[in-house]
Amino acid sequence: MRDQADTRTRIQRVALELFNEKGYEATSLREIAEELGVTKAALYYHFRSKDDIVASLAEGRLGDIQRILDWARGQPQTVETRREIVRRYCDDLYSAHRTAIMRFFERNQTALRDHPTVGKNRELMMDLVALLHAPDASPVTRVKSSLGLFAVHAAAFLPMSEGITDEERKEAALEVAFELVSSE
Amino acid sequence: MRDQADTRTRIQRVALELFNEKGYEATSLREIAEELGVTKAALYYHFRSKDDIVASLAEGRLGDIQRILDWARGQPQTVETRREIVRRYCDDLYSAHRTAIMRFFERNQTALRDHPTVGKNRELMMDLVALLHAPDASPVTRVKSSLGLFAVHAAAFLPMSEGITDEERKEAALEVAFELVSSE
DNA sequence: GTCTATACTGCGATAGAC
DNA sequence: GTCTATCGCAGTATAGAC
Repeated sequence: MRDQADTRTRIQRVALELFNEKGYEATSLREIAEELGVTKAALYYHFRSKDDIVASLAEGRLGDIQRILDWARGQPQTVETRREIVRRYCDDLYSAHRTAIMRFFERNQTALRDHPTVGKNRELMMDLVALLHAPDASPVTRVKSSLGLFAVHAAAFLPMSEGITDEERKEAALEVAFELVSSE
Repeated sequence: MRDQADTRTRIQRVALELFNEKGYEATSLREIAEELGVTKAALYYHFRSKDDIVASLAEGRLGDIQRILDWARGQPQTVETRREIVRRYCDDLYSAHRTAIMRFFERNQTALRDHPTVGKNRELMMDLVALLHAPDASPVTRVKSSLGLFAVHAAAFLPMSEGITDEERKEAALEVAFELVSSE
């Protein structure tokens, strides 16, 4: 039991690392197995396919968004609630264990196009965006509030030349996002 | 001559279409050839490799950014100049023939990770971002101005549930971006 | 739970005829 | 300029021993 959980976790960790390093399609199961010092066949004991590894990686992330949705739906639709949505989304994003998985989805959208978890993710994101503006908001306001959420998203992966800390990125992103979701 | 140019162009068009539809790695030269009604070998007459097709696609896009850079470097570093940079960037992005190629680079970052044109693109983008804020700007201001350029970018590919027109996206993105590059 | 061995498929790329 | 034919390799996945 213990061994199984450990090996499964190790596979996930190494797979994610390699997916981010070289891209999803470009990473073969042979490479993952080699890095772990096992054989390809061993991977197939823990996961039914390469896609199944992705699905397992996505679980936590989907749970994050769902949790925010569940909370938000019990709140009044105010500017304060919208800001709190953004804050929670941002905190999830910058939590140590989510950054890598987020980058993976961010950078491999097309490769994962037909993967069921990606559709689910997209769906949840759109639900979340819908909560960031008044139901009768103008198109421009709707786009703006979407950009608020994506600013948080983007800031985490922005290529920046000089030494800017994660804290500074986060601060700037939140400032921008708060502004963008605050129109009445 | 005429035939050669035409076939080359047709290959580029079909390749880009399929790359966007299924992802770069997942699109084989066989599929591209089939779609065109020729064989794989024929492609190799026009392009030395799969990577070479990508390089040919990137040219116009790199030219766009370089053109903005060249112009901006002859201008005073004012807020007005920064806004004009954003405006030009936005116009390029929304021009009919660039949307597909932009989406391609946007969605296949990891797969194209080691491709030389991507490094070049990244480099030009960072040069452009550097022109969007004062040289002595604070880290938060630097992140914000980056987000301005990114907003224009993101708005073009934002998944939106309801019917929002390209014009509305563009308008909202420009409004946001202008605000973000306007701090003194 | 992990191994060896292997089946099968499709890839990018090349050689050489026409 | 496009073809047929083929090379060498790597991919995912499975069967069955231990």
